[in-house]
Amino acid sequence: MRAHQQVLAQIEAKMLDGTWGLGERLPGERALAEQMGVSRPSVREAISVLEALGIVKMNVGSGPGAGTQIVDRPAVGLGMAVRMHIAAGTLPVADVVATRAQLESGAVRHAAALVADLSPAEGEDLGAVRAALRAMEAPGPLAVDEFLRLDESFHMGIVRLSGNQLTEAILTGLRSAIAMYIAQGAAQVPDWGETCSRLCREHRQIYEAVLAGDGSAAESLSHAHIWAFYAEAGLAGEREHP
Amino acid sequence: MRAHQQVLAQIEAKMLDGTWGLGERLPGERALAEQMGVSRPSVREAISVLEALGIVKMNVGSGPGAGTQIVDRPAVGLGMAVRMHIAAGTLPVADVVATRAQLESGAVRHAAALVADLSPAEGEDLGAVRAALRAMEAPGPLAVDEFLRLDESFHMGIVRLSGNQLTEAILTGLRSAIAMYIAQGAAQVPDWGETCSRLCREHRQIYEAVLAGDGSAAESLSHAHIWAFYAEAGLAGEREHP
DNA sequence: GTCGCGCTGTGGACAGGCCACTGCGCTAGG
DNA sequence: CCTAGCGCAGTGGCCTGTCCACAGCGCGAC
Repeated sequence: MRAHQQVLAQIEAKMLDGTWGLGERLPGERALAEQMGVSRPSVREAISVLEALGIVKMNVGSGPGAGTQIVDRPAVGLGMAVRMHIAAGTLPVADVVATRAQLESGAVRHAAALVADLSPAEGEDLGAVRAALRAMEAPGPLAVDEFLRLDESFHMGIVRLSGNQLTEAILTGLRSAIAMYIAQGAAQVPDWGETCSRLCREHRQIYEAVLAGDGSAAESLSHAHIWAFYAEAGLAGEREHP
Repeated sequence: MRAHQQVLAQIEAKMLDGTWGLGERLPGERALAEQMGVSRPSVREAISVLEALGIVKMNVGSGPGAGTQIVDRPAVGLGMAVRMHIAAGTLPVADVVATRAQLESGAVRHAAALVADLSPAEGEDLGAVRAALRAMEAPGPLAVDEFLRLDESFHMGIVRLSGNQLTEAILTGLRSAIAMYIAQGAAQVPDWGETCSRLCREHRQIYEAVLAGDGSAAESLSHAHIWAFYAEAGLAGEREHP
């Protein structure tokens, strides 16, 4: 096995057995290299991989917060991987769209089922959803990029309510991976003002369904909402469309 | 921006604009370093990240097949990311289970909708599914690891029929990430022989539903099948369970 | 008591070298 | 003329050594 892969395997093992936990600092690169019997560049390769995957964060300097810390940004790695594969040309954007629709509509259904008893943290998520919804419903037309920002708050807020961290991370990653395509697609919609207000109405309906605990309504509304937008933005494949 | 991230960005750009496509070879590390104005270790950091993400494959030697080639193994990166986050302790296995169930049941529904007209390549996938099914139904008890191997062929074969490469990659990645937990869970099932034959019957039902083009039946059967197994193996969270 | 400077530990990066591996082409032998 | 063997060149794999930028902390001067 190659040197940096050995380092990766050892770091994984140390995380698995609890030696290094979330938020803690890894030993310095020099120390790590000596411990694992490899050179510093090899350690750096391994840590670069971990950083790209969203496992660690590297900071220069000294004192608390410096060095390499174990963080938790699962969406970083997933988003990066998806974006790169789109760039490589083998992953159609339409597939990303279909996967998002499937995953998110399920998360919305689940969120509706859980909305009856929320923890305080989840209450905050719900508040963020409501805030995004109100900001979108404010009178006057919204710029595309402003709308997309609020749209993300709304959608991801509901997903967060479902409590599935992996689904949340994947959806965040997918969204970031195709953010460019979404922005392009939204920019070429014939009548943005009309589309925007329709999307807002649909958001309201989804929100109400979730709040009412009506999972299957929330699911189908969400499904239709996502597909309709992508179809209008020219990002949905023909074959995938249900 | 850091040196190796610049390299990543430039490589992504070159893939996006079609300069470097799938299957092609990147310039050598030394040449790449000179082109991009960075040192070779920085180039190696970037390429290591790409390799971990399943974008490229590095090979030593000379001639065709040597050097760094752009490949397409999306599942590699996704699986690695998920496995690492589980190791870091912030991603519950139950979340992986729930995400798998949601994604796969949707894929199965979609596969059923498409089964009427298959391309030759998809016909092969269907053949693989059938072969796995028959092997599982062979008389005599199957060892756990042998069953799991066939189980993977069966499930992933159907997913492949749905034609969504991202869903396929994510599911492959998830499966590899929790393979260890699945094996442990299966090993502690009270009566493996009984469980095994039940799983086989469920497989047969799913297969028949897909072949009949009955998407919603296939979906719900698949959903129940996945959850039942994980519950039995002690991997399903309480809260997620529908 | 407070301000400022330097020390120390951290990652960031580079240069240069050496090794292992692999395929191709040349050359010597049949 | 054909073939088997060897050497060469190009590739990644890895290491050593070095220097730089950055940030906090503590010591010392004021």
